[in-house]
Amino acid sequence: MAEPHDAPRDLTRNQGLVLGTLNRSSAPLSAYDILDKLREEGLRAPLQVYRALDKLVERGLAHRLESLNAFVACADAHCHRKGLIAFAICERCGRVDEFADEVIEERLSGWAANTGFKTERTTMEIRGQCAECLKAAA
Amino acid sequence: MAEPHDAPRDLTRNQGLVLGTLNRSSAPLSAYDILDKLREEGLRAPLQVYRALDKLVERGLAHRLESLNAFVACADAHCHRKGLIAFAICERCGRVDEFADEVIEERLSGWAANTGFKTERTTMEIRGQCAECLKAAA
DNA sequence: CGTTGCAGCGTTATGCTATAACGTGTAGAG
DNA sequence: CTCTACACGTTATAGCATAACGCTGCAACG
Repeated sequence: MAEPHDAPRDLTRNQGLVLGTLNRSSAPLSAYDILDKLREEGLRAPLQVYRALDKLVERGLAHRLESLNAFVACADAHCHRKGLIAFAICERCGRVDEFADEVIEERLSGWAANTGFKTERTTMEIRGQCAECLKAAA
Repeated sequence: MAEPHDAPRDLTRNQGLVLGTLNRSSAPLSAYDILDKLREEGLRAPLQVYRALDKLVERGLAHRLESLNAFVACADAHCHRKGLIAFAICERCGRVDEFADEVIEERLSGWAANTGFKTERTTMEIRGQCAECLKAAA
C-alpha cells in the first residue's frame, strides 16, 4: 500500500519515519504521539522526533499547527506550495484543511508595507467544525 | 500613575492583578512570567494565573498568542473589538500590534461558507520585525 | 591519504506550559 | 436557610520542548 504521496528520496531515516507517520495519520500529531508510534522502530527520545520535524517543517514537507502544538504532513503532494497557508482545523474529527488565499496575502503584505513591518512567518488557523461533522451531529 | 487604560470594575482580585501585569508589560508574558511577577501579591500556583487568564481572554480583555504560548492585554481600551484580530509580533523587541481587516474576514468567511466549515475561533499571527527595530538594526 | 568540517544521531537531564482533582469560602436566588 | 454558582488555594501530574554532551559517517580539499 502506497503512502498518500511519495516522499523525497533524500530524507534521513528518522525524517522518513516521522514523515511517514504524519502521512498515515488523518489528524495532527504531537511530537510525543509520533514518538510513541515509532518506538518499535527504535526511537526513544523526543529530541529525535523534534529534530526530524524541524527539518521537515523547514523544507515545507510538514507544518506545525501552533494552536495545537502539533504537526501535519503538507497536503500538497509535491510541496511546491508557496506563500501563506491557512489551516482549517475540525475540533471534532481533527481533520485539517490547508488552503491559500491570495487576497488575504495581499492584505497582509499591504498592512506590513504600510507599517514598515518585515514579515518572516505567518500563521493562520481556523478552529471549528467541518461540514461532515456538522452533518453527522445534526 | 495610571494604568494604560482603566480596568473594568468587576474583576476579581486575581483577574485584576493579572490584567494589571499584562497592561504594564510592553511584551507578551507567559503565564509563568505573570506568576513570578505576582508572587509578592500572594499568588503561588500556575492555576491561579491560568484561571484568571481564561476569564480575561473569554471577555476579550486579554489575548492569547498561540505561536508564543503567551498573553497580552487587549490593545483596545474599551475592548469592543469585534471579529477577527490579527497580531503582528516583533521578534526583536516583543512588541505586538493588533489590527483588524474586514477584507480578510470576508475571505475567510467566504471560504468557510463554500466548504461548509463552521468557524469558532481564528488565530492570525505575523512574526517578524517592527519598523523601529529595523531602523535600529540598520 | 589524512584531516577538517558538517550534518545527523543517541542519550541524559532539565525546563517550560498546562491541567486534574480535591476541598474551602462566599454571595445571590429561591 | 439552603442551594447553586463561582472563584479561590493547594498538591500533584501531564504534556510540550530544548540544553548539552559526545559519537559517527561522509564529502571536500590539500
